[in-house]
Amino acid sequence: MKPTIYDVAEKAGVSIATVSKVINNTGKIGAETKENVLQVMNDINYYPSMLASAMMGKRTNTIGLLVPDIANPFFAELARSIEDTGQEKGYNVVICNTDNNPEKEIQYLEWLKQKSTDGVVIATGVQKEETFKELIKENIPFALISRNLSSIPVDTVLLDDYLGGYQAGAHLILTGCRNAICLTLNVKTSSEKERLRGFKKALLDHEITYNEEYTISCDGTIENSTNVINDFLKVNKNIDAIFALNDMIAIGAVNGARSFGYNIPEDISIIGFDNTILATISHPPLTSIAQPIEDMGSQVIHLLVETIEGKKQSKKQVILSP
Amino acid sequence: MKPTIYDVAEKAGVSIATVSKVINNTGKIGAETKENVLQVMNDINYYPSMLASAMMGKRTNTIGLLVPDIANPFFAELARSIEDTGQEKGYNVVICNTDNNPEKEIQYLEWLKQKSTDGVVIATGVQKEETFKELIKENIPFALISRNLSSIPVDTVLLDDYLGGYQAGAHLILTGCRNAICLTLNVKTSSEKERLRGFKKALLDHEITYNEEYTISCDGTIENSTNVINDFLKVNKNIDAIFALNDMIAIGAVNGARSFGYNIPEDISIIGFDNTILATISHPPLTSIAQPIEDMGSQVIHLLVETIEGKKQSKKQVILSP
DNA sequence: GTGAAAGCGCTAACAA
DNA sequence: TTGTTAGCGCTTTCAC
Repeated sequence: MKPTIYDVAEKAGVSIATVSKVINNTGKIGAETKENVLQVMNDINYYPSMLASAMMGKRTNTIGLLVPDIANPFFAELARSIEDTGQEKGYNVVICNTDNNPEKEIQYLEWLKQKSTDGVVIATGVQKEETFKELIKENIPFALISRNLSSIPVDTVLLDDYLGGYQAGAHLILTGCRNAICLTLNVKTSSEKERLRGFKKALLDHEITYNEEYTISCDGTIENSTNVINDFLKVNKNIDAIFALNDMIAIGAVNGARSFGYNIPEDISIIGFDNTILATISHPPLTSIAQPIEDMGSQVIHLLVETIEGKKQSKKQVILSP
Repeated sequence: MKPTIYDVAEKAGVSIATVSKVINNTGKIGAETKENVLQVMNDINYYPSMLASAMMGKRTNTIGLLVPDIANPFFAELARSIEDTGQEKGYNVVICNTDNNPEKEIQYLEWLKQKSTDGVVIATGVQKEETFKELIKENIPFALISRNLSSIPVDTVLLDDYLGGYQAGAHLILTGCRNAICLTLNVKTSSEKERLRGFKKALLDHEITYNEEYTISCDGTIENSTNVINDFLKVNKNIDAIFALNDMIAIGAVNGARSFGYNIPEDISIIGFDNTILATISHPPLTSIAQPIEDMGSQVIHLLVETIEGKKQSKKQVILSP
């Protein structure tokens, strides 16, 4: 049987209140008593139950992380940074793969609530505003990363997606491309829309007209994006560039273009977004708009933990540059 | 204030015992009463506190996952599978990045214990046998994945690493290589040793002698493995193959060989291990010994959950083929 | 079928 | 400085 605070108290010949005080370093306790209690705790291999202390209103020191898919390197790298910063600050993180499925999101959120998770980081795509309202109503701290919610003030860490999109467009033009297409996801978050908007603006600024039909979408997997691009190239002959809205589908675009017979970058230029490990290992290296993933992860945790620990009331929005 | 079971009881005009029974579907309750209670729970937006029920001896439905680094695609893909299976069975998973650092492992294990985590999956490398003994002593269910512990019977899901190593060796020989080197990690787990053993056996079976000095190690990062390979090739001229013990360092080996001026696979063959997303996107595609990652993840959870839920006493060892 | 009451392990007044 | 005690929200006998 796992020892309890009573066991410690008994063996140390003190009351449980005293033990509690030495555990939490609160109140006043004599150096000797403290020493003794610590000794006993160590002797009988005691560790406090977080469940019990959480029941008394203390934190669970756990935060939830909602991502579409942890196997996607962008989110894996983000999760790493979030977990690192969390651990520094004493929090554990629970991963929740939502596949951008609203039902799974709701389910996870429900679980996290039941477990009295202290807060949640949301990096997931689709989501009804309803869900956020509810979190706010229930007073559950949460922070968004990589997605925007303009209607309600919430803690947010964002990339300047518009600028990123613009950079992608400008880069492609610089390399001489005139007939670019965009490969996006079926489900578009605010981030994707912004990237697209920036991209179009870049073309516009260089007096290149963008054909709206050149915005094609895929489900986000490498296979699907490969096929989509391959199919598209079959019917549209003079494409000379692809702007893929993330690295995963950029790799798909590379595959698709290659299987179509194009050489990269001779026949067609491809630019990705995120600059994950995928971009760095691809050969030739994939040009990709870099997101400061590590920084983003650590910033959300800082924001979130501050509100969890009540050190700040107002909501902040942090915007980082690509 | 978050509603409690008392609020439900009061509004429904019943006792908390009755409410508890409808929540848990235990005991006997009249259809009408049940209906009514359910209605009230819904009305006031009640959800039970897992903390409180866990305190009464119920499970927390949380399991910990110890990995060296979730940003490494192999572990990310594994985590995805583990989380998926966990969620199917009603468990949340807490990620713990240990960096193979024994101190961090201990720390995480301590946290998980304090939080009454139901069990833990260990995919981390270095670890003292001590740690396992303690888990067993404290009666905490745990399962190992991708690493072996021969001295104590524990639930384990393993790849047949020896066979994988053998296959790698055989493949390299088949493609005509005669001077292969092995790129391993500084910290060697049982898996790595087995892979190496299998590899050497393959060479032996083909009457090729393996030079022990051709086993070089790196810290596991792409950068480091790139450098290590580059440096090694500078002084050892006639190497025609590299067996990298995982995909991460295989990519590094590819980079290193390329930066040295070698063409792949013309000048040198490189074979990896794991067959993660890295291998599939590398160009030309990296040959890699495939681990059935998804299957492995789901199997550990099955093993672990069975012991958590007391459905099995004996420890099982599942060995999958590469 | 339903309810009263005794805890689970801990924290935090309040007393002593 | 230390101890007594009343909960936190829930489950679970055991009566009714």
